[in-house]
Amino acid sequence: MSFSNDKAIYLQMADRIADRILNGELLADQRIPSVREYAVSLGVNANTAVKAYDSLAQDGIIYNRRGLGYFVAENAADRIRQSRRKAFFHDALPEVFRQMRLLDISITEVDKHWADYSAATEQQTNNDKL
Amino acid sequence: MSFSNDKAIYLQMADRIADRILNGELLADQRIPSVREYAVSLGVNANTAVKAYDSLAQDGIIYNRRGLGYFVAENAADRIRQSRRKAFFHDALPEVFRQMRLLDISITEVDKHWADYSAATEQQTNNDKL
Amino acid sequence: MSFSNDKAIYLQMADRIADRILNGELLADQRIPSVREYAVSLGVNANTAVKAYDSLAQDGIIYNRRGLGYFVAENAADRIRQSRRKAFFHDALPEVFRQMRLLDISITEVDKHWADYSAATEQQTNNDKL
Amino acid sequence: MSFSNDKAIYLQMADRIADRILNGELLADQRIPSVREYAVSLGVNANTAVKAYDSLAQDGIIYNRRGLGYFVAENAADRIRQSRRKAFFHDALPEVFRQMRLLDISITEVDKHWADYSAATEQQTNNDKL
DNA sequence: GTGGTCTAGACCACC
DNA sequence: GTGGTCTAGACCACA
Repeated sequence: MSFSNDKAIYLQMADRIADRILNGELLADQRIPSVREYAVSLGVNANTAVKAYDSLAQDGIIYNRRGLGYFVAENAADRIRQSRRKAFFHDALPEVFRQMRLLDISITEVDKHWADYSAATEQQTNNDKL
Repeated sequence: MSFSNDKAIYLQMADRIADRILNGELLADQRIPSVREYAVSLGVNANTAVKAYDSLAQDGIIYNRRGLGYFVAENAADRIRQSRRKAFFHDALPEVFRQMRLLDISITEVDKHWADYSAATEQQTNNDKL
Repeated sequence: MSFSNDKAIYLQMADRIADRILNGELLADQRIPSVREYAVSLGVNANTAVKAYDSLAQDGIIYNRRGLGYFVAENAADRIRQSRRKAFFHDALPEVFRQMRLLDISITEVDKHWADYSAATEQQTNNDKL
Repeated sequence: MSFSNDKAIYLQMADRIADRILNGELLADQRIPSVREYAVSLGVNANTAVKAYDSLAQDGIIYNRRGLGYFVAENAADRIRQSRRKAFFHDALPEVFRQMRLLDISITEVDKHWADYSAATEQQTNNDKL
């Protein structure tokens, strides 16, 4: 699991944390890995991990307890969900629709891909459970 | 018509040219604005326009005729469509689906937004015709 | 027969004239095509053809008789041969040798290609005679 | 070590890097000088060095690690060798042969020059070792 | 420290 | 007129 080139690494790191909060892997008031741990686990400079946690803290998604580390905020999942939904419907979807127009891609084609995706992830989820 | 902050200006300029090729405004072997024209028309430094055309030329979307200017390549529209479709189905759509999963957004909700978007742009197109 | 992009068109035009002098197609004191003829025959701006003839005249390879056109100079072939040989042994060959070193290409391999080339052009020459 | 006039400086800079990769001075995943270092070491503006690295990156010969600098790509040497060999046998050699024909230069004469060149560079290599 | 972008202005060869 | 290159200097985000 590596990083994309077209987005700041620290933002990608923050996104991954947020993802894990969203899908329930990390619960409210649960401690998340220390800056150092997280940095080495991803082969990244410590300053970069600091910046990632900083940005999450700034958004009220995690909070710091001095000497103990960072913890998931009470309403973290809700905050993330809210801001992501806004980004999704405000930015991502309109751009996707614009491309569909330009590229002559029908909504039914997208629906079909969604079905495929759903089936695949469903499968994946089941495998994970075993 | 100005520029977004989260992408290099020269890339946005290139994208606009590509968009105009895709939707048929610019046809194969048609001359596109000179570097300087395009630069001043967008209130940008000439070097920035140079970089935009450079990137398009590198992708085989436009070509240069010495002393005459840049022209749309024969298969430009196809090239663009192909690379964009790949990006769409390979990158954009999977990410959209991933967000839908994380955010509990159903495909029917997306379909509805598409209907709204279609109606709106339909309207727009009709207005343009008047 | 079109033009390469990495050399000025007028120089390529001049080279073609020189080639035809070298291989005996154009003889001393023979008239060469008018600037206009040459320009339209190659689909090129007249000024460009003017520049090509200018550069040849500057090198003493052709001369102008007012109202009559351009003619091949007396010692044109010799001049061309001399300057080309210098360029060949001074510039082209050393660079070729340098690339051979870097690319691990042996002289015997080049010899083989020469044999192929000779056979092919021999054939070509015979066909031309028929 | 300065620059030739008949080729863009940034391309000559790129060529030098490529040469050093070809002859093994720069190995895969090795860091190359920073843009600014390379620029000042050659007495050139930083933007020119940027352009040189840009062109190498576009060809997949070097890659960027954010904040760290440029590194030699895994298969860089092969890529360079392949594209140069193609240029050599496709473009350079045929042109050399054409000139040999026009100028009545025999292959044995070229072979002799190669022997001289080989002896000279051999000598050079030995000197370098001392 | 790294590269990336952008501006302003200049000079050039070419068509 | 066209694009191509180069310089000088600036600001920025990123690691």
